[in-house]
Amino acid sequence: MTASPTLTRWFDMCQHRRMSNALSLPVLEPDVVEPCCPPLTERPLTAEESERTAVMFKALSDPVRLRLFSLVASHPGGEACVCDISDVGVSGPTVSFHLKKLKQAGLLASERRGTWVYYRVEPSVLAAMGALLTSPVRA
Amino acid sequence: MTASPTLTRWFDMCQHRRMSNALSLPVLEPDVVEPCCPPLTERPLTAEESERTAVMFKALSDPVRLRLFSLVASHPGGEACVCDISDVGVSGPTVSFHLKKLKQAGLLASERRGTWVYYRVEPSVLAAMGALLTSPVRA
DNA sequence: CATCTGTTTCGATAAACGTCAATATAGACG
DNA sequence: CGTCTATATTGACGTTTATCGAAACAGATG
Repeated sequence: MTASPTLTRWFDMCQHRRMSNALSLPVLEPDVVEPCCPPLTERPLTAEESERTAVMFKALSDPVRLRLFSLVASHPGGEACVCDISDVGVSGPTVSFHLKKLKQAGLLASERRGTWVYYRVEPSVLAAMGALLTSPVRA
Repeated sequence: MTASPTLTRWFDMCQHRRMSNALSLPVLEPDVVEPCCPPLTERPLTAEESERTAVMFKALSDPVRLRLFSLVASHPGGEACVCDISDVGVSGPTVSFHLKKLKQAGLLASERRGTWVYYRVEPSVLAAMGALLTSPVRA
């Protein structure tokens, strides 16, 4: 499978670089990425924004995926091979299925090195989600 | 079902609330989820933690719910009546269904005042979710 | 009381989801 | 080459979800 249409559109809208001038830029700025949407408390999301944002939250809406994600995110070196994290109580194919979902949502990236496949967190997307949930000063 | 000892400890560590005014409420809001948990990048979530956390993310994993939530969260005064936010492209019953889900996840609270029902954001839960997504290892 | 308006619940349905067993692919190693 | 190991895909199956129309409920007002 190639990159999902959803993912591609997300990057188009959220990070205007890449498509236009990614050819010459090696994408080195990880965390100054502009979040795709303002905090949820700032203004109502448009229908389109909510569609896009829901994909990211949905990726973390499953217990197994949440565990896999935290296993990768907290792994020394910032990445983990599938063999390191596949002991979460479901079958191998199911682990693969969930990792694929996380990848399609843009939360993880994968790379094969020899026998093993390594997954690592896409830091900018995580930061963008965190920014969505920043709370106002009241409380 | 009552809170397990583990749950109670989490509850204590993460935020002290709800103990004082819980007695007047019967079991009307039983499935309120205690928000909690360390950043996803800090250490792997346990099975139990991931089950609990997934409920919160699942609440925001639907476009309509995300929109409803941002409509409430960004509404002047910090609350909105259903009539103010029900123009999101789905039927009335569906709006009610989604608001109920958000309430069950602990993200919204509701109160009837006369003819209208008002929903407001549960700020501590929002902050807890934001804390979960703090950026991965800044080295 | 009767009625109107706003909101929720109920019943049904189609779509999406999570899971596994079986199968396929990719690379390592003889 | 053949085989072994590590991941991924496929197909099937049961469960959950989002949605609506109809009906019920709650409160205001006549």
